[in-house]
Amino acid sequence: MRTVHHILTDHQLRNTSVRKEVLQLFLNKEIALSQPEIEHELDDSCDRVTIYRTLATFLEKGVIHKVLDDQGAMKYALCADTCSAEVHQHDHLHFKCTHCGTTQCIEEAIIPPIQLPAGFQLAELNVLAQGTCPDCGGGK
Amino acid sequence: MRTVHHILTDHQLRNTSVRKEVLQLFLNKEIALSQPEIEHELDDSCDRVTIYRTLATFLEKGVIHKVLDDQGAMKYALCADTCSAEVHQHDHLHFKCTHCGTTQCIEEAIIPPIQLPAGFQLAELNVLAQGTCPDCGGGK
DNA sequence: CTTTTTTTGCAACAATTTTGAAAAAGTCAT
DNA sequence: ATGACTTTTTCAAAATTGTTGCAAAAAAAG
Repeated sequence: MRTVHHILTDHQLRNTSVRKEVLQLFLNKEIALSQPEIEHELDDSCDRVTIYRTLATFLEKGVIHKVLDDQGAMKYALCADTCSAEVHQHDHLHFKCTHCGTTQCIEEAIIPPIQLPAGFQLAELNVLAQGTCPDCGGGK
Repeated sequence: MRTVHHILTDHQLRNTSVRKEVLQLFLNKEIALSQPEIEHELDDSCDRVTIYRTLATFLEKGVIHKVLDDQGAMKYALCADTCSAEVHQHDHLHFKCTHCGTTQCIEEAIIPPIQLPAGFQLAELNVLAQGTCPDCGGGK
């Protein structure tokens, strides 16, 4: 099982209270979060600047990855266990529900290889799918 | 041929100097631009606020579309001739070169249909491919 | 050329993100 | 555990980014 402590030490990060809180939030929520959302969830218990720097550190060390958003607000989500500062494996897509606004990683959806014109070297692919999620679409 | 004047009147927009300048920029550059980039390119000849409003108007009328970026700064690119305020056709992908930083629309690349888990209703799909473009990758 | 409507620019504001430096907390070797 | 050392957090301040209201300017229509 992936404990907060475990993940931090695995990525050569100190076990500080803020990092543990932020990381636990990602583990609990299982959705992509933006800085303002994290700040709100943590009940303003720590400084805004600290969250910015924590996210930057997590990004750098491969604990989280960026999730695109159509509103400009950058979001972040937990990486798989296999990710590190050097290696990233992110071929899954992100689904944003236009109704409830949450974004989640969909590992199940396979993204077929895309053929690019000659000369383009593909390094990373980000897919943002938008529509209604099961929670919001089922009731209608 | 698509002239600036033409495009504006086609979308029921007045032919003002700022709109013509901004639109001309998109036609010349053929890459996705952000508000700060536009402001800089226009040599601060017009107000920041005007650019924001111009982009908002263009978006609304279907002249340009949003292009996702991994840096949080929203970018915009010209729509196809067929787009209008009502109808949008955007199944192409965007390629951002990690070397030169430019983002361009790749109309040629076909995005295969993606199978989502049950319950997810897909409405829109945004694909951001990153890597090196022909201009930057060829020399290495 | 005059009237009407829309757009632009300015000023002020609000929100978001970044930077520098001192205080606080974590780590490690005694 | 204690102290020395390193990293992280916090606070204050600034730089960026995006919004709003209103008067002046510009475009379209007659």
